[in-house]
Amino acid sequence: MKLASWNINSIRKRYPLVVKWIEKEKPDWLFLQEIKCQNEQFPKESFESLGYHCIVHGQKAYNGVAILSKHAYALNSTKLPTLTEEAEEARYLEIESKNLTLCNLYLPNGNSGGEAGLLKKVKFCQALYNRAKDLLNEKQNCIFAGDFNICPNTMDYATNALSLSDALVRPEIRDNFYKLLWLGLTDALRTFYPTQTIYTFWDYQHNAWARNSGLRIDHILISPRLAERLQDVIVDKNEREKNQPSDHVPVVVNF
DNA sequence: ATGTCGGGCACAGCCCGA
Repeated sequence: MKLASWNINSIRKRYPLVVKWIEKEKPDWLFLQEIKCQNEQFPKESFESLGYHCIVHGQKAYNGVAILSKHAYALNSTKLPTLTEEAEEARYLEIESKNLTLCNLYLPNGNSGGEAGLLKKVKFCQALYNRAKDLLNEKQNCIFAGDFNICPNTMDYATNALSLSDALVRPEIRDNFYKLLWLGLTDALRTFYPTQTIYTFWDYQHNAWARNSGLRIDHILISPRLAERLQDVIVDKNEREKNQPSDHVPVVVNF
């Protein structure tokens, strides 16, 4: 099985790149974040003609998540069960497919809106923790993947790419990532590359790609029995070289 | 180095968010 996650920064702008990527990689599931459109604006036909179901949770202008699935599925939820506030922001999508619970997420960045903006991120993290805890207690095979907007470790961001007060690296934000690991989830990429410098995002500004001034903020966390069956994890940096690319690249897991 | 993008609004550049 192959599952991938990609913050696409507008699906309307980027769907030709996604179609090409799918034709090459043929994932069983592709999680998309920042589709930046309403459900009816999502280019479903492009993917349905390749044999994929499109499960879309969008909104106008910002955020928005979708899952492309090669397999039959059941929709579980378009929001985290314990997240009451911010339910109007399209940042979460959960399905069942092939006896897996697949959770696609796009965390708030946390750098805009002052204290309230940071609190929104913390609340999302807490609701994510609650959901992971429930699924793991049920012994359910599950995958939490998406744009976490968290650099877990110092090795996960380039020198000077972020200030120490940035919401992507603040200790109280990072803690939330570790809490998910302590629950029993595995950071798939780090099982194969424990100390390597690997980024999934390079800002459009300041020549970040050319200088390799990147961040690792897109993650795939998997439950224990799936971790035993991991085959490899790939970050497809080639996509950042394309014309008019997203600022994120796909992260791919095989198991 | 606010020197990049994408979308909204509304039809030209600003504004917001990342």
